[in-house]
Amino acid sequence: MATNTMNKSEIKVIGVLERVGGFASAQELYQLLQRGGESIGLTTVYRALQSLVSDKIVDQLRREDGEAIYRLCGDNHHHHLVCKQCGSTVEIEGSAIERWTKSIAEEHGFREVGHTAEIFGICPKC
Amino acid sequence: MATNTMNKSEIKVIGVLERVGGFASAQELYQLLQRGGESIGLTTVYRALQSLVSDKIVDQLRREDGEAIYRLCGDNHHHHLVCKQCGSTVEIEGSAIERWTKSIAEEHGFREVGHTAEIFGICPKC
DNA sequence: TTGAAAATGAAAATCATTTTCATTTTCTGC
DNA sequence: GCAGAAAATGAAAATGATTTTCATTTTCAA
Repeated sequence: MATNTMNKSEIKVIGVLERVGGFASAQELYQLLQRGGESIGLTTVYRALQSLVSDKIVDQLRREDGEAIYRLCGDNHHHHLVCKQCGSTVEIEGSAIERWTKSIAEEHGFREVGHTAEIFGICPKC
Repeated sequence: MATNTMNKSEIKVIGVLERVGGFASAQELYQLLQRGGESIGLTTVYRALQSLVSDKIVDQLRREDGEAIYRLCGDNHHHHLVCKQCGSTVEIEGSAIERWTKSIAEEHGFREVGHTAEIFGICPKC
């Protein structure tokens, strides 16, 4: 196996995804790379992401507005409780959801399963 | 309640969604309406869909390529198990999530709580 | 009937993403 | 090293869904 050579751009993109530690869009990753002083073009970011996705190193899904977001596969992620009013967020543990996801997916024969979940409401201060 | 007046365009869009009986994109719905001899503009189709979505009469989600797809809502709040490859979706029951959401929110003193959750993976066929 | 508000849709604008294409970098065999 | 092929790069143009603009038409209540 290991047919895949990893080029410089792909390594840069993986690096920034590690720093982010969760989902980010191509545009966001591009900006972060720029700010970090990396010399890399937007086109190349897109190409690196495509290639990483098809090598199953990166997970791709869609935000509600249709923008694609990416994260390293196998990142164990957390969830957020977000205030609709002031935007403050609380990180929450999600093992319950984790189990729920797994059992539902199994039940329907799905593989390579991931999920998104977010709770929103109005926080005590607001 | 029932603040919502339904205008002609929205009725046309609901009509075509009924005929389709599943998911369709705005562009597809527009084409179907045209072919059905309806006089309606693309802009108006988009506007009608927006309004139906925010009235919770229509469900909106995203195809793998980011295009928005719509269908008439079932009346019960559900979640989706979506295939990353072919886009096929399974409606799933979410009472477990419902309870999880409620308890987390309570724990942190949040009010007016809602949530989003979606499971994605690769379906048995793909 | 009339004037205000809502609805309409063609055309322009937006914005993420992809494609094109000319240039630069990397790799391979000599 | 060295030439030449192959891969990578990125700026600019193209694409395509969706939204906005804005002038016109329709609806509706007084």
